[in-house]
Amino acid sequence: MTKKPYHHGDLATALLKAAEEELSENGIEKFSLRAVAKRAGVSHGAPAHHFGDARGLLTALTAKGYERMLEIQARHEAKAASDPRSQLIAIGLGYIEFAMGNRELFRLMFNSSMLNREDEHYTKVSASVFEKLVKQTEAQTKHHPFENEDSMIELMASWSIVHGLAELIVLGRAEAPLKLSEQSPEQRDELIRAIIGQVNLPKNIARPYDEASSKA
Amino acid sequence: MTKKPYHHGDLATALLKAAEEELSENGIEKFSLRAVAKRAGVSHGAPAHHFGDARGLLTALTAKGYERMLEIQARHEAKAASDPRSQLIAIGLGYIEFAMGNRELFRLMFNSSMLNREDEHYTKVSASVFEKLVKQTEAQTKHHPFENEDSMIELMASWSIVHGLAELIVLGRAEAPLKLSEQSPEQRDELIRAIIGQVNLPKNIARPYDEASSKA
DNA sequence: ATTTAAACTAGTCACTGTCAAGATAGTGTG
DNA sequence: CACACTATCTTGACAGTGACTAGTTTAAAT
Repeated sequence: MTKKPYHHGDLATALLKAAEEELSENGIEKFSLRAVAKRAGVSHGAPAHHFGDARGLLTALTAKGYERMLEIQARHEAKAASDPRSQLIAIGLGYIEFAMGNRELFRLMFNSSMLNREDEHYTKVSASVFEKLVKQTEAQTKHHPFENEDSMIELMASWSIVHGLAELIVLGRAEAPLKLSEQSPEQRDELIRAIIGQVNLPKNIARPYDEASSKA
Repeated sequence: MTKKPYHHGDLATALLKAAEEELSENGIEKFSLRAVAKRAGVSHGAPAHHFGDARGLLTALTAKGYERMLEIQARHEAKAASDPRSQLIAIGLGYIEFAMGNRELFRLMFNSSMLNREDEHYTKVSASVFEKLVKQTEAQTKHHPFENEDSMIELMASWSIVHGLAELIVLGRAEAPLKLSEQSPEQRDELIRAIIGQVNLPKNIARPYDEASSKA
């Protein structure tokens, strides 16, 4: 995938590594192409040859992020029960675990306009993440979301609650309510599962605050 | 609230207005303090006197955003039925309506590290939005979220799905699935209501994909 | 009328991303 | 082996940025 450069050895991947380090240390707002070049030990003009401009480098980094997210989701899918609902929650957990472990990269991936969203590789890997959600929703609802509005509503509800919780955690808004930093990884996962499980809830699972329920 | 400046007349508010225009036209990534000053017709050093630095100006703008969000939420609350669930959905609709009408400002409010989150006014108004959610959740669950974990889980689920959907819409990720731009405002609201209504769903409301349900 | 201080301007600094021109060094062809 | 070729990388320049400082204008206070 990465061609061997002549001088440095493998500057392209070295730059990606340096960029990710800079990103997670300083955040996207203070991201500087020159600082990345410096960290990789090359001149400030070197990155242009491999990535064109800052946009190009950040887009490549973003694509790597989606690939990593896919891997984490796959791990969670493999560990979870095979019924559609468990699988749906599994990919949600993976999504959020990735976000927590790659805060600034997650912000870059979803919230930055400093990306070239026409980029072929980016388009492909980001579509893969969405495709996974489409497939699992289809398994859950027994309809294809793009051919059935109720199914699409379920899909968007799933995506929204997972993406929203990921954002709130990454932005630090969930710390006061949930005290995630004080919890063990297991407790943390259980809490997240409980929250994102509030959507797509089969009605035969008891919920705490329902008063006397009428019949179905 | 705004002191009358001597020379310009009211530069502080003029700068805020210019800043918001710049923001919505160019996005936060291309935001420039000098461009704001230029638009307001003053020298590039003028803003410093009123807002200190770029952070200060953006923080003030953000606070204004929260105030506007609160107003929109209040409008939706007034229009909605008085039961807790309707009120909860109403503030969610307001949250999302604000996001759609103020895309770049919404991104700034939640996703930027270019804010002074210690700022007094900012802290106050952003806490007000959260407080509204706490109160409505308490009404819904009959417990105070900070004293009852299940109630807090409901709160975070509500916030997550609303914030997540707002983000996905603002970022353009919801357009392909939902085609919001092709819908009338009424259809749009109905769709959003259907999505965020997937959370906090009383179990006596029939949902499309439940198979034969067991008893509660 | 004179002082005082707020409001604003203008110049400078270090830093940014991008571009163009040049230097360097592996690859391929004779 | 010699030589041209070309990708890689360096260097210097440019306009633009936010922040700082010194100085200017002008309203308010005395």
